[in-house]
Amino acid sequence: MNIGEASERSGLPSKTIRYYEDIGLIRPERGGNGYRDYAATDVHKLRFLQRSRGLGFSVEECRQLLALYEDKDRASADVKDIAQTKLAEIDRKIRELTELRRTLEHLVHACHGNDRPDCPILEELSGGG
Amino acid sequence: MNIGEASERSGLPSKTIRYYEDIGLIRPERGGNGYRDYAATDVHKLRFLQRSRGLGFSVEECRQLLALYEDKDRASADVKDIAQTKLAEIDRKIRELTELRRTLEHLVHACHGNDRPDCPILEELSGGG
DNA sequence: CTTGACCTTCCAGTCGCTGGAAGGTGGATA
DNA sequence: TATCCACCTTCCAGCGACTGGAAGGTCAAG
Repeated sequence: MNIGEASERSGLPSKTIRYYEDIGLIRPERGGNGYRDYAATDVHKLRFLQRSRGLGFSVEECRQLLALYEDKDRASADVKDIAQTKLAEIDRKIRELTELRRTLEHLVHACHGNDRPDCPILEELSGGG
Repeated sequence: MNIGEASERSGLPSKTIRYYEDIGLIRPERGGNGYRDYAATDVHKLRFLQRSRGLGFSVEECRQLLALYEDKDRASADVKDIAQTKLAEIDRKIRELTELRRTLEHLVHACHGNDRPDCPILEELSGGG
């Protein structure tokens, strides 16, 4: 399929898909007309990239995650190593986000939301507490 | 005080502080030698920026918050709006991360790196969820 | 008076896109 | 067959939010 359909199916803009090809993440076939020709597996990878990027993994990390199922010659131990490292990272991200959430929620609840100028959000942010 | 001390006290790198000046966030005095001269209130604002950036506010949002902070006449509902939008974003990220964690853990347990031509895990990673 | 830590500006590079120009291709329609 | 228009191609520039480094000015201490 052409890049437009791959874009629709993966949820990634065509621009981004071409960029991912530039940096060597996905290499689709080319038709006789020079158009990129995406297979179903390519779309799977694009969808995966879309999701993991949206979750804050860097492109380099996504490259590793992709390698989990792309590189079939890898030893089981290596695969598990990478995956488990990523798992630990995910756990850390969740912890940090949860803490951030708690702080922010506290601030939102403490803020009057009316016209009073002594907004606790600003006070907390400025370090005064 | 010089930029180095302002950096230490605010927790922001000097480079970042100069950048914030470039984009018009903080405008310190200048000494006769051309050095930036930060007052206590400047450091206060820098700390404010450091904390709100750390909480995930974009620089533009920080600019708004700073404006609200400087102009006490504005309604704190504006601040609450920004914070609540951010809160929803954080919630979404946490949900998606949790989901990815589950998926990846499944991959770790199921994948032994031997040969996975078109295994269902790939389907789940790219299409699932 | 030299050393070295600080400060200045400016220019380039990073990451991960995103927009736009300039031009080729493909299928439907007049 | 010509035209249209949406789609595709490449390339180049710019964004946000820094970060690094060069080239040079300033200042206190030895």
